[in-house]
Amino acid sequence: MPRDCGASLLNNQSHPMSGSNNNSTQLRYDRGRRRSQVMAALLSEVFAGHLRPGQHLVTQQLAERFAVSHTPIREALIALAGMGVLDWLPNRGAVVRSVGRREVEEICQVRRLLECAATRRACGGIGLVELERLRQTFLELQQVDVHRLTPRQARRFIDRARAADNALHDLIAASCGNSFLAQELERLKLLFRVFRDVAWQQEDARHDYRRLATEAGEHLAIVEALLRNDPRQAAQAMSAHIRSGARYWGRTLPANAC
Amino acid sequence: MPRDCGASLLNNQSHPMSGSNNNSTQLRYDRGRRRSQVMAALLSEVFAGHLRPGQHLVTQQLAERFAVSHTPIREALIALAGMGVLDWLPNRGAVVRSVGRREVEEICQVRRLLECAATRRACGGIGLVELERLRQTFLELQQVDVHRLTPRQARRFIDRARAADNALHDLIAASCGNSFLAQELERLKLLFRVFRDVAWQQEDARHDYRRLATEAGEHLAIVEALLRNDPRQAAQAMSAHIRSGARYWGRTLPANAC
DNA sequence: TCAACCAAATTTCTATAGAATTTTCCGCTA
DNA sequence: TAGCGGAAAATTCTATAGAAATTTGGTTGA
Repeated sequence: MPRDCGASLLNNQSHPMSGSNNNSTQLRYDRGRRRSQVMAALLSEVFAGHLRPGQHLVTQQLAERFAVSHTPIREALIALAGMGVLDWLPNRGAVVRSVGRREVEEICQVRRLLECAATRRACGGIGLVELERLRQTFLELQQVDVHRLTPRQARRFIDRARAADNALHDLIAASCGNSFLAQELERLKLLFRVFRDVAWQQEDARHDYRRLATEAGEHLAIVEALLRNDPRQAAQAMSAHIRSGARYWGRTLPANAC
Repeated sequence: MPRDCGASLLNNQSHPMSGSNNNSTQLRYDRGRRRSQVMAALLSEVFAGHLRPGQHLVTQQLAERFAVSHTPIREALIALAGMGVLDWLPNRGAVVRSVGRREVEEICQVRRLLECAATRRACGGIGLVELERLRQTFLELQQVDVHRLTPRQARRFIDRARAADNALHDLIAASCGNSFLAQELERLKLLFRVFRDVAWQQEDARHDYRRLATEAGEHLAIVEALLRNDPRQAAQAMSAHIRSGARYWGRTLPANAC
């Protein structure tokens, strides 16, 4: 049984994230969803820089840290390797790949290709009611005065922005008429949501919410082009949005790790 | 021990591929590479239509068929789900997704986007010596009289065509200056190689090698545009090549399964 | 007849042990 | 000192058992 809470403290010294609280209480793993929970946890650690590029991930150590057996850990590593976050070497385990400015730039280029194509194809095929509702939301978000926010308001602001961001990109993916493309975008989006959440967490720590307002404006431009049924402009706006995100994330990440 | 050769015969009735020969002799799984071998085998069965869309894959049955434990089978299924070939339902296992004309068309659209971008970026960055060598190869392949081939010559023809195809696409991916894009292409290529190998196997059975010659011509156009340092033409030729492949594979596959 | 429900069978999921492989480290030799 | 085995340690990989979840099939009651 790896659930020995006493010994796990000993291991915490090599784990920069978890402070004094015990892992097994911190995360409650549902049976059948351990893999994806471990994946999400590892993913954000990689992007937050707590797991360094080139670092060798040992299943037994991770198993103790997460208080599960090494079987679901292994499965999570395999899935992450499939997503390109890790390299997998047969008989030699998983190695963290570099995620610095260069990598963000590269991922954004690919995402821009796919997301612009999806936007172009989705144009005209999305319900006007939903688009109008999103337009209202982005208008409101854009007009929030980010310099006068109580912590409670800031929290709510971040949550609404995150939800609206997800909704728009999901809507486009679902309406692009190509389910394989939608699925590829879904995978990339998982990467980007981790980027975004790590970045916004930092913003929240610095009480700097300008990026959120900027993003609302960019989203608004996309929605309005979609409402005008203008594929060219919509794709253009999406392209600008992703470029903007690339620049921003490029700044928040370490210059070039490894 | 699932290696009971006697009982596995009983199970063969539900396995359309393996004839009278025993699985455990048919495939020798290297330790540490069982997962990828099982993946490749399952992948080609899906594309060949032996595993039907919607079909529920039971790990224990596959374990017996492949004469390995269910652990690497499970890992293979997880990896295939990550590639989008299967759906994975927590606590409920893997379900084969539909791979009919529609899906091939969709995958080809995505591949065309990525591969054309890679071609444009790779243009000018590939060694002229290697390109010239490939040009020679494709010229020779194009000029083969596909109607007068002994079985031995046909086998060699297919092998050379496959090698040259791999070489060109790998070269472009490696030279596009975006390692994430290269990695995405690598993943798609795994899908396409299975398409291709399944299709060529059928061609081989029908002694019809026209597609191979056509493809050599398409590849030649790409290489020549790359040699002329003409990104626009190169991407155009790549686009035509993938469209052509899409049409061809669309014909060889069942109309729309499921 | 049909829905609800329970028990049995099936299947997934996880932990664990041990085999195979890789890595590390130490003594030895040139 | 540098290079070369070779044993020991660490790690991955696979098989297997049993727990948890789902599916199935039949039975009861309205």
